[in-house]
Amino acid sequence: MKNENSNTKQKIQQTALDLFSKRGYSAVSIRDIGKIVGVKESTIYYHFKNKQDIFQTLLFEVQEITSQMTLLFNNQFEKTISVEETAFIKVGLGVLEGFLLDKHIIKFIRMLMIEQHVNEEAALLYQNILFDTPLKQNEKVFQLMMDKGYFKQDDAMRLAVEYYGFIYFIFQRYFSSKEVTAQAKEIAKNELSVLIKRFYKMYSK
Amino acid sequence: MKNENSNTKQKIQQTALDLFSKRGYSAVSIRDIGKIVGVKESTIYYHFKNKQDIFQTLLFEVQEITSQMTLLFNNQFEKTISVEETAFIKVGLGVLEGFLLDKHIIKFIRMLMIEQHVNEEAALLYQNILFDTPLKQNEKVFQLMMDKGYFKQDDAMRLAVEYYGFIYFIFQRYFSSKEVTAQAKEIAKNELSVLIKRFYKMYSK
DNA sequence: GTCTATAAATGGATAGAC
DNA sequence: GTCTATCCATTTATAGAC
Repeated sequence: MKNENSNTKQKIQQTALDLFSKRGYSAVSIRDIGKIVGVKESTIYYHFKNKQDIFQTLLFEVQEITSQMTLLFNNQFEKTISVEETAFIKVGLGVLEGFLLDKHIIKFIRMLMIEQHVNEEAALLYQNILFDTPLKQNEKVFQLMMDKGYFKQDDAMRLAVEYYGFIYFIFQRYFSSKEVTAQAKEIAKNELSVLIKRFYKMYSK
Repeated sequence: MKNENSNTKQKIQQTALDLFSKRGYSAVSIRDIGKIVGVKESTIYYHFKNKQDIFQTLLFEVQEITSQMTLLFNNQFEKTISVEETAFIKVGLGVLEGFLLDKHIIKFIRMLMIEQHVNEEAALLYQNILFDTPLKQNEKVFQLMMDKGYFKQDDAMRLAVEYYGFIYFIFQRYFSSKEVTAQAKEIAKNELSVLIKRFYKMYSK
């Protein structure tokens, strides 16, 4: 294929993400990636400067995803906030299912989970995508809920930690290394529902 | 050194744990370990069958630690349970500081955190040491607290998930890759105190 | 844009001397 | 129990043909 707009580069990136998230950066060789994509190593070096360059490109993609999420959230959150318990639970389950367990995003998360111990930049991104950003977003939500009188006055950030803490814990417990099956999802969602329900009963007016 | 009871084997094990927990198994070479211990590769092969054998020995050590913790817990927990809020908080902080953040144990945890994605046995041990065992132990505690009338009647396992979920979340947030400094410990302990206090107020009689 | 060929380094592992 | 020497496989990376 002598196509300048070939999607080989994209395929390499995708495959690298897939393998890095399963085995970790250092256990994946350029040949491994090439074999799956169906090209020789030298082709990979045509598209990327070196192995680290592939990784850096993926880290850049994480940053973009995080920014997009924040933007989307900021533009939409006032509209979607609801007072009702069922809707409130749905939002929490949505974070788990629509974000953390998204087929693409979970690969980034797992890659960062492994590489945070080796790579400073990965550590910062992990902190950002899994703690700082969601906590800040939840803080905003709870502050708004209080301002609108739906929730009792309290420390919004504390509520955020408590609420998002549940989601993170369930996510780690059921999916830190296990496959995301429909069955596991059901168990996790049920468990999370119980926790969110209690939370809602406690803090809503 | 022609000492049959030399501690070289122990040093190799310790160094391997240290490096595996920082870089992950596949990024550590036998030569890396040898350099730090101060012996040649061949010496390492005298003490261990191969690289995987070192890892397996460490996994075995994790199992032993977990069993010991459970035994210790079962023998002692009735005596140490207290009704008072301050004592209750102290126990929770103790789990964080005395177990999860223990200099030796945190290395095992980090190693498992990385290798769970690659190694099935590591995944099981991670689940066991970080979820199943502590949740079961906490369930026992809360059941006892209820039976003694200190806590309101409720689902003990649900309380365990809620309570231990906080501890796990704080642990991951502040120490998943960061160094365990006195400062970070203070922040984490303060944050956890707030969460446990609320928990206590909610469920104690 | 992709291939073949190959350089150069590194890693796991073993044989045999001391 | 530890060392030197060595083997062989794998890996990153590059040069140059097509």
